[in-house]
Amino acid sequence: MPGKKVHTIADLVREFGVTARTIRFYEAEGMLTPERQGQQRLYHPRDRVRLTLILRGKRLGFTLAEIREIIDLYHADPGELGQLQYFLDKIQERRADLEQKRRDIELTLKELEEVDQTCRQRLSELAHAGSQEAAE
Amino acid sequence: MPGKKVHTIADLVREFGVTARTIRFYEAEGMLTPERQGQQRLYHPRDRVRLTLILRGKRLGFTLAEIREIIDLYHADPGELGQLQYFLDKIQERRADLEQKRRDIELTLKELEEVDQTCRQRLSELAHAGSQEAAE
DNA sequence: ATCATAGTTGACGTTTACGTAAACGGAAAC
DNA sequence: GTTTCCGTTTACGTAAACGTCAACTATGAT
Repeated sequence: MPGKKVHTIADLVREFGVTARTIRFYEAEGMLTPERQGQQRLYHPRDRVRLTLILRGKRLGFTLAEIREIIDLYHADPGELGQLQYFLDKIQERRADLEQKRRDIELTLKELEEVDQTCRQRLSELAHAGSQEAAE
Repeated sequence: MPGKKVHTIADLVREFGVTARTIRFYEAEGMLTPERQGQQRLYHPRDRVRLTLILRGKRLGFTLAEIREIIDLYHADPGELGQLQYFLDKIQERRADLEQKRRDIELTLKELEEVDQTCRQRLSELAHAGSQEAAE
């Protein structure tokens, strides 16, 4: 299906697991720009890419405003030199943010792993105690 | 300062860069449990740890409800066997979630790195063109 | 005694990101 | 031809996570 040229809103609903309301909301926010055929919307690959980026950003806890900024970075017209430096700064901000998130994730994963170990150990202890009891 | 035994709310405001309103809100949500000395709140190391976890969770885009769940996993009483299996499942959920976030981060970082490269190249081109112009 | 400083307690306001319901349009199925 | 299905528009509703007063209280400094 993703190979198809254009998609209806229901296609996107199925593919991305979001509601039509959400998709239209993103359009109202200027983050999607489907073609119009009469009254209906037709979504092109470009829109699917953008929706992918939006949802990825959401999973990372970015606000729509931040996601918009990030997407804008992708399609930024090089423009003039001052703009370029501005973009590079923005990119650095985002990268720093993402690297912080990465550190947070590593920490949390490490801690959860410890808890997991403790649980499993306790579990095997209980199992052992259970078989002991059964043997008595 | 973090070595001190107890802290006032203003201490936490300074240390964590959040407002007192926020700290009290987290307490109202049952995520902090400061001691009371008369009317004032006194925050113990335990509260600082929890606040750290809360803010880390926020950076990762977890809701307070999710953060509460995660923190609960840390302090989960082993309890009985059924509970243990439940905890292990919960832990797996969280880990899967975090690993998804990690993949999202890697992707975004990679893409931003490309944009960064493109920008820097364009920048050097412009600089070169500029010196060319100056030479003409 | 009073003034400034720090903290507290409601209570209502605000933003973000949608949910939900009503009312309508077009086309396709029966 | 009229249900049925899919989509649209408009508009009000809502939950989460605080912000922002306003009106105290306690405490230490002057």
